Amino acid sequence: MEISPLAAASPLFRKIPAEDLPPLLRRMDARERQYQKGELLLHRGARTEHLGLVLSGAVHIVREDFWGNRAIVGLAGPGDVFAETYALSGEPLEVSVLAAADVAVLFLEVERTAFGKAGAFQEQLKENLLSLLAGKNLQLTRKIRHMAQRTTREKLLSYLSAQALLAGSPAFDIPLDRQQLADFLAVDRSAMSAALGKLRDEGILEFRKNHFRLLRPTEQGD
Amino acid sequence: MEISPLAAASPLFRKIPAEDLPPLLRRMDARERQYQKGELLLHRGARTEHLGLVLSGAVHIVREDFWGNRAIVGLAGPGDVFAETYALSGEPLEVSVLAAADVAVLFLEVERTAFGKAGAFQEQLKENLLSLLAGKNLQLTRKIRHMAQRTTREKLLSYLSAQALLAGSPAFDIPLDRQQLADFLAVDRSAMSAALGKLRDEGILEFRKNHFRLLRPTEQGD
DNA sequence: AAAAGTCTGTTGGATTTGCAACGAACGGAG
DNA sequence: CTCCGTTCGTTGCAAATCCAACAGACTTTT
Repeated sequence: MEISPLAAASPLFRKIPAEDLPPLLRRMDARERQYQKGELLLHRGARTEHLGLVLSGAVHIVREDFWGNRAIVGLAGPGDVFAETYALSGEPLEVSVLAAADVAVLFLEVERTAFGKAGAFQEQLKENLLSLLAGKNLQLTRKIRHMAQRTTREKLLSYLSAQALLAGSPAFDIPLDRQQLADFLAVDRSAMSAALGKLRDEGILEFRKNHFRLLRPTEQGD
Repeated sequence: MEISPLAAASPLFRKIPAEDLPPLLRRMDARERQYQKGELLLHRGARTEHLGLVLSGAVHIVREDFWGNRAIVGLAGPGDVFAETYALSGEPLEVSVLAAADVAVLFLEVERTAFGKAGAFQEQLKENLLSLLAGKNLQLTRKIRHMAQRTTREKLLSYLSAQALLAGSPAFDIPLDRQQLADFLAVDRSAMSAALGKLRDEGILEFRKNHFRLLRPTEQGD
C-alpha cells in the first residue's frame, strides 16, 4: 500500500515515525475510497468502525429532515478527520456525510486498534485521538457560539470575525457558498443575503464570491 | 484524602480498581471545592490544567457577551465532567462555568497524568477520557441539532423529545427553569413561553414547572 | 403575616425572519 | 456564440421574532 503524504502528516499520526505507518495502516484496515461531488459517504443510522481521513476535496457533515431542510454540522477538508466520534463510541451515526466536492478519503478502523493490547503505536495513537477530539469539541463549541446569536446579522459577524481570526487577516476565503453558509448558520439564505448586502452598504464588510474582507474590527460583544 | 463514592463511580475512573484510586487522585492533584449558587468556578479567558468533576449540585457552561445575553452551552450534574477539553488542549477557556446550584466539585489535573510515562493507570485513563470526549461530542452535536431548528416551537419539540427519549418515558423532568431553557435553546423566553402554551393548547404537551409529558409521539421530522 | 423576591405566562407593537418567486451574472458544454 | 444549469441578490407578504412591561403564583425572608 502506498501512503499518501497527507495521511502521514495528519494529526492522527503525529509523532508516529513514517516507517511504522505501513503496519499500522494495515492493522487499521485502511481503505481508500473516491466519491463524486454530492455522493453520500455515510448515512445517518449506520454504524461505522472506521473514521474517515480526507485526502483531497472536502466533505460536509449534515443533518437533514425529510422535508429537505439541511443543516451543516461540520466541515472536513484535506487532512481533517470525520466520524471519529461514532467510530469510537459505537453509536449509530446521527448525521450523514456527503461529498462537498470530488473527494478521496481513507477509512481507518480505530477502536480495536487504539484500545488493543498495548503496542508500539497504541499509546501515541490514543493521545493523538484525544487531541483530535478536544479540537473537535472546540469547533463545535464555536459553532454553537455563532448559532446562539439572535439575528442573522449577528450570526454572520460572529462567523466571519472568527474566520478572519483564523486566517490571521481581515481578508479571507470561506469554503462555503451562500446556501451552504446559510445551512451552516441555520438561517434563511435570502435573509442572509440581505444581511450581507446591508453590512456591505454600511461599510463593515466587502465580499465577492467566497472572498470576504472585514473593514472594521467589529468589536464583537464577547 | 477520603474519596467520594460518586467520584469513584465516575466514567473517568471506569475499570480502575478502587484501591488504585488514592494514589491516582494524589497524582492528579485532586482538590475539592465548594461553591454557592451563582458563583463563578472558571471564567472565560483563564487557562486550567484541571478538569472538574461534579460531586453534588450542578454547573452551567455559559457564554455571555457583556450586554448580559447569556447562552448556556452545556450542563454538568453529579458525576459529570466539565472543562476537560480545555484542560487537555491547553487553550484558554472560551466559556465560563458557574454554579447552577450549591455545588461541590473535584478538580483534577489531567494532561500530565494521562500523557505521562506509561504507568498502571495511564492507559485506562486515556481510554476513559476518549469515551468522555466522544460522549461530549455527541452532546454538542445534539444541541446543535436543537438549535438548528428554525422556529422556537421546533426547537422546543426537538429538545423535549430528546429528553423523553433520554428518560425512556414520555414524562420527565428537565434540569432547567424557563429562562435557562431559553438560554440553552437560544430563543426569547417570552416567545418560548408562548410556544409552550400553544403546544399545551394543541394537546401535544403537558407541563407543570419542570415536569413535562409529551402526549403524542411528535413525529419529529428527522 | 407581611414584605420582598423570583418565576412564569401574557400582551402589544416594532422588527426580523421565512418563503416563494424572479432576474441578472457567471461558467461550462455543445 | 448560444444554451443551460447554477449561484446570488432582490422583492413582497405572511408569519414569527424581539423587547419591554406587567400581573399572578409561589418562595423566602423579616
